[in-house]
Amino acid sequence: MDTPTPTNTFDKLPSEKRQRVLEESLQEFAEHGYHQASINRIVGRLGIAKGSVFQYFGSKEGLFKHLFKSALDQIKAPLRAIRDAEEPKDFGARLRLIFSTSAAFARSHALIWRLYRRLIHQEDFPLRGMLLGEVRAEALTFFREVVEAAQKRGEVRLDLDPQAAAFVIESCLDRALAAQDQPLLDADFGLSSSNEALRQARLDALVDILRQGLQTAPTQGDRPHD
Amino acid sequence: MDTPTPTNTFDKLPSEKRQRVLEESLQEFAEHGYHQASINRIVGRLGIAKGSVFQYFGSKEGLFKHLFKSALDQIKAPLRAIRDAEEPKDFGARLRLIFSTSAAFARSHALIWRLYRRLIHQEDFPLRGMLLGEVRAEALTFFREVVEAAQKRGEVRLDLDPQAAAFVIESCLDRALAAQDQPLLDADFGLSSSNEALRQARLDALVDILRQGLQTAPTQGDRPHD
Amino acid sequence: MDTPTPTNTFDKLPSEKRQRVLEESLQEFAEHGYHQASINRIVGRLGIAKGSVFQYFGSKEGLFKHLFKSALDQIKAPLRAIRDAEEPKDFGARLRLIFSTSAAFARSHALIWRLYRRLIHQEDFPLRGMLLGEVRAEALTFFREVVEAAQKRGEVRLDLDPQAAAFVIESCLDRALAAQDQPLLDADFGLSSSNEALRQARLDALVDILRQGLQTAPTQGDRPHD
Amino acid sequence: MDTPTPTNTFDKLPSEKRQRVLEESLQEFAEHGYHQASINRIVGRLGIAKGSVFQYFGSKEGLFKHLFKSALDQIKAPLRAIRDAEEPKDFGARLRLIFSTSAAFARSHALIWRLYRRLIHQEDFPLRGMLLGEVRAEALTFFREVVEAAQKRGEVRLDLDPQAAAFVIESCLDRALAAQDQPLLDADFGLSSSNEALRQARLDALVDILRQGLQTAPTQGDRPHD
DNA sequence: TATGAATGAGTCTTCATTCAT
DNA sequence: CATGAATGAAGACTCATTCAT
Repeated sequence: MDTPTPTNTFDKLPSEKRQRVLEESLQEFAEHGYHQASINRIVGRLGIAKGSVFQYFGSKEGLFKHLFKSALDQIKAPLRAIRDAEEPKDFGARLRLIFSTSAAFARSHALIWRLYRRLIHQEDFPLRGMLLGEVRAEALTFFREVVEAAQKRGEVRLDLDPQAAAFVIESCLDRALAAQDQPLLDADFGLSSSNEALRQARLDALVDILRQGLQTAPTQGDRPHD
Repeated sequence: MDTPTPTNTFDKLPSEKRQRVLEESLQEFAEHGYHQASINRIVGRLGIAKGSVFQYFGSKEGLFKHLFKSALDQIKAPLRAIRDAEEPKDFGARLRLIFSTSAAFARSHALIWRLYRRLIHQEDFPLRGMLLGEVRAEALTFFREVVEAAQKRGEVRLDLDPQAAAFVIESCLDRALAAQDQPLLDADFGLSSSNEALRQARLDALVDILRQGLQTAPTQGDRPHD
Repeated sequence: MDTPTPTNTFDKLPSEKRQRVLEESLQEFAEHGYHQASINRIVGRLGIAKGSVFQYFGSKEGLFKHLFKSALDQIKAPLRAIRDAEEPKDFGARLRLIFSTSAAFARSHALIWRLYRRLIHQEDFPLRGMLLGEVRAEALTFFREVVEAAQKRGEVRLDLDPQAAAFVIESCLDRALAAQDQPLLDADFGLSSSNEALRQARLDALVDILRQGLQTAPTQGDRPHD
Repeated sequence: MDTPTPTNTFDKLPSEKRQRVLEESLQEFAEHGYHQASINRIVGRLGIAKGSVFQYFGSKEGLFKHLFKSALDQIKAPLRAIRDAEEPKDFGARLRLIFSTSAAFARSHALIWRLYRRLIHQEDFPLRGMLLGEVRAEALTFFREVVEAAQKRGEVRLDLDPQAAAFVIESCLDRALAAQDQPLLDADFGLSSSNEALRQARLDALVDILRQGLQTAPTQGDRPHD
């Protein structure tokens, strides 16, 4: 019931079939969420026997777990590439790059992102703690490190709590990615527009606010008047 | 299909019972989402017959709709009170007040907030468009107005797009409220701590970032060229 | 459970209300048949309390029984009028008159006729035996008498079994009335047409066949060659 | 919605089981009509799980459709045999043969016939239009052709509308078959008697009337004037 | 007497899971 | 190892009937 079997049947499948199984499952889980996803529909689209899914993964939960981990694997490399990319000179440019690259990536992997958002915001996924724990720790750590690095270079205020900064950045990015996938959340802001230039401008506007803040001048005298 | 009767059955119930029904339903929908919510469980907890729910609301969807609208009604008054409150002198104080009041309110109405978050982030709620449309328009308008007012008073940069500002503020607040309800999302930041002072400090840190931004000094000539 | 009560509540109602109750019930039973008829819908349309129906009639079955008997009462007078009408000189004219009058009557009382057809052809009506027994006996007797009278006058073959004749006449009339109410049964014959002259012509064609038969000449020599 | 699979589950069952399923279902639908038929009862009698029926047919409607079509298939061959049989010399003999063969057939397939009558006379069957359309068109065409053939041979009056003739013949046959299955409709005429000779005599009496008509001699100048 | 809230058995339907082939 | 038929618990929903008010 836990691990499908020592000798994992699924892994021995021709990789083409393996891929199709995961793709259709991703489609189903992303579209319907965990409980509402139907193995009937998945095997229907795949044209394979229902029993096979259980042979491969033991249970619906097993399928989901495998699927999610495999999706993470697909994502990790590109995301790490973003992280480890040649750092642009300044923090602002870096942030802009992160936002636009993430947005492009989320567009090209819409289903994975949708599934990820479901996992974040829906409490009744199995293994949610385990799966989410890993991912979020990594994401928040990443943003924190970006901020800390910028602090070391003197580009970001030293009195800033890097954790708080990471929290704000991630909130904003996450919502932006959601909005670009869901017009209802976009609410005419423009992130779900099909006009790429407009989307880019909106992302820049968000980054700009994160960088410069909302206020004209600090209230407490902790930044010099110019 | 068969409207229960012109004069709604549920409205005529003793208010004590009415309240219990709504409470248990809210509990169920907040905990499980729409599809996974079980009317069997609801009536089980209530100790009433399953048929009654259908006499009251006609369908699961009817129950959900009624429930959500009634939740909105409960929320609206306090939120409007926040909005229309004696405005603090400056924008920063106002933002801090909004965050802390919202957080307090979301704590005392955790289930409503949980349900609202599901509605926002889960795509398969019935009536989602309708319900969400109403609410989000109001929320975003509110934040935009707050920003615009501050711009008029010269407290917020005039070159700022109020819509973008509202987007950032709402993303951040929404995620903060989620985090305080769900340790997994908090990831040790402190918003889900039971220590009220700590929570307040964290909220202030977020607001501070929104106000002042991340960077030490605005760099002005760094817009991307490619 | 059997008889609603000695002092029948329903009979004491203002006749206007009584009528409405029966009309709406007729509508419902005619449209949906016995089991599929819904007391919910009936009281919904009537705007009265569901309990009232049970106070008046004790049960769904009681309502149906009362309804059907009352429908019969409404029908009987006009049908008897047809029966006892000034007899036209010859049998053919009489038959034509019966067909056309019945058709006109069935058109103006479509619901009753529909209900009657359901009772005839559907086996799962309560009290079917009792209700149907009465009616059909009367109808067949009527046709038999018409035939016998014509035989006495020498207009109809004496070697004819009046019962068989009545059977044929009734089959044909019944189907014609059904066809005029249901295009699917009419199958382009013309009885469900909105053109009255056409309908009349079709009825006449049927009567003509009943009178004269299908064959050009008797095969067995039992009718004179002319 | 989810077609059980391209290759229909039910068709692959051992034919013995397939047969039992169809028999019990036919029994249920014939006895109770579509809406009142209970899948619970069917599976109860079959001793199989409720889910199986839905695996086989997808829905109650699917079961009914399959059942009806399979019943038609059973019927068609023998009925076509009747139609295409070596034609007896004269029209009267042919009609008698059709009536007696149909009656025999309806006796040995009482349930199918009962179901067919329900479909004809009950308006709330799913797919009624489709199913009925097919069957009735064929039946009426058949009778019309029989009449027309007889007209060509000079055995039937040429002034006769073949459609009207087909209508009368079918009305009469349909009612006769109903009567032999339901004593209530027979009303002591004898078609439901267990005495085969009597039944045959009654059928012959009906055919005789169709052939020769009711009247002693055709009256030719009595068309209605008003 | 009229009301209509409460009931609960019954409806069709879905689905993850098992297991003999 | 793949298959897909069988399962049965659970789902939403309907409805005639009862009974306290």
